Amino acid sequence: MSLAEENYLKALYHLIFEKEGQNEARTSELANLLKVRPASVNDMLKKMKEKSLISNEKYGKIRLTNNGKKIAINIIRKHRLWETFLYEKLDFTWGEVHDVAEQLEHIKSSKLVMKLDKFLSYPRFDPHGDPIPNENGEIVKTNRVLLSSIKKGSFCRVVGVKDISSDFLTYIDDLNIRINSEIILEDIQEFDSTRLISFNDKKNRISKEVSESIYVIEL
Amino acid sequence: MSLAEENYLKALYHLIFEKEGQNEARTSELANLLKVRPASVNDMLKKMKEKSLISNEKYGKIRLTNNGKKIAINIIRKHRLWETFLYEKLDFTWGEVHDVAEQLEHIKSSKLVMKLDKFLSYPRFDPHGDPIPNENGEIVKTNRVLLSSIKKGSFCRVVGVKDISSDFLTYIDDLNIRINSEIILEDIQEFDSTRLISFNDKKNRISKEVSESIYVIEL
DNA sequence: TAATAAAGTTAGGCATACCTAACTTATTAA
DNA sequence: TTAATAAGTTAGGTATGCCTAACTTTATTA
Repeated sequence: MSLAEENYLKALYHLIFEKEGQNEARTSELANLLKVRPASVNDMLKKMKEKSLISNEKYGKIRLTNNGKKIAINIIRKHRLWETFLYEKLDFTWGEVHDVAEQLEHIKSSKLVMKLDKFLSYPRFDPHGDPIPNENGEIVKTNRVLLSSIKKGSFCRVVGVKDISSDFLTYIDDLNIRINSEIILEDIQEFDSTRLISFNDKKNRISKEVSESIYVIEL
Repeated sequence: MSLAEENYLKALYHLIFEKEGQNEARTSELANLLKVRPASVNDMLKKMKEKSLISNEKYGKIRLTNNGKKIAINIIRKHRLWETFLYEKLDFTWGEVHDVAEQLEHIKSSKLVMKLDKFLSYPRFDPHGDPIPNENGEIVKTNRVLLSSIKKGSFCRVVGVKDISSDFLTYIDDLNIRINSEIILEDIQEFDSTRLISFNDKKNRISKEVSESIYVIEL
């Protein structure tokens, strides 16, 4: 399995299984996500189809086979374990872990994954609150929702973020919003959907966009 | 810097600076070490020369430039830090660490190297007793010698191994020989140079070959 | 429904890093 | 000192994974 193929599998997994209202992917979406041209995607899809990693028909939508899905989940498992390692053990910030984990996820050694998992005490979520698949590829389902969907007056706990870009994470870090922050949604502005939130006895105003990138569970 | 180039640089460093009685490398040696054909080595050397990583003349010997050497040492630093991590933190055996470190050494993140070094408390030797270059590429010089060069009756401490193959390491592991084992060289057989050694009140016989793969310092 | 726009495909090319086969230079041995 | 062997080089080829440009199919909308 080449590095490129692994990246295609991972991208396909994200598009197919982690985007609501969608359970297949398209050539152009993949091209976008992987920052390559649609023609390149086509080349690769042909190879992956021959290896039975995906299924698709000409001009049609792309699906992962069971085998392709299994491999994708394993890469995501490695990615999230490494992120946890970088964050928990090496004191990386949550904005820094992703790019390095993008490299580390491709290291081939099942013993390494096993040992790393143990070393980290079998973590179930990565630093962004995303679930870490277990050895069998099983992923815990959470009832997390976006902060933007929460009603005025609700009390909730931050359990993850949707946007893992360094920019976004630094921004909400500055607002002191972390995993496990407990927030009261005080008010929602009528005209621009700005949220007034309070936690630790401090009040803050966050935009609609920010509230759409933070996962919470209601308490 | 591509993965292949990094491997060439590392191989060149080992040939040029870690083989006694030699301070340059040859095409065929490189081909041997990297398990590729001499023609392939030639292709790559051409590219590396253009990048001023090496210097060589047609049909001549190969040297590393200062820049090439610096990069090679950095890769070796990463390799040995990762080996130490795998051994100390993840409970890999010393025979298992090398192959995984061969992959990990190519991860590109200076912050990662820095943090890893700190996490491991700035180790100076890897699990095989090889020195870990510091951030500036400086390598501690030790006065270690091969066990085969030690005189009968001497008392010495194992500080490293020359052969890091899993086979060899498993073999001497079974003999309970470890880094820091303290050994008395009781006797050397005349006709086959077999060594009779004792440590922890146990006596063992080891071949000339084994004694040529173990580094010690005399006490 | 026909025209236009968007999405997807194909053909042909490029760089990397390998290869084999043929050839050249250097080394060794007769 | 020449002949044989070993080492190194060159030319031409391959697979991977990208690319552009031209073309085809599908989707949109006038």
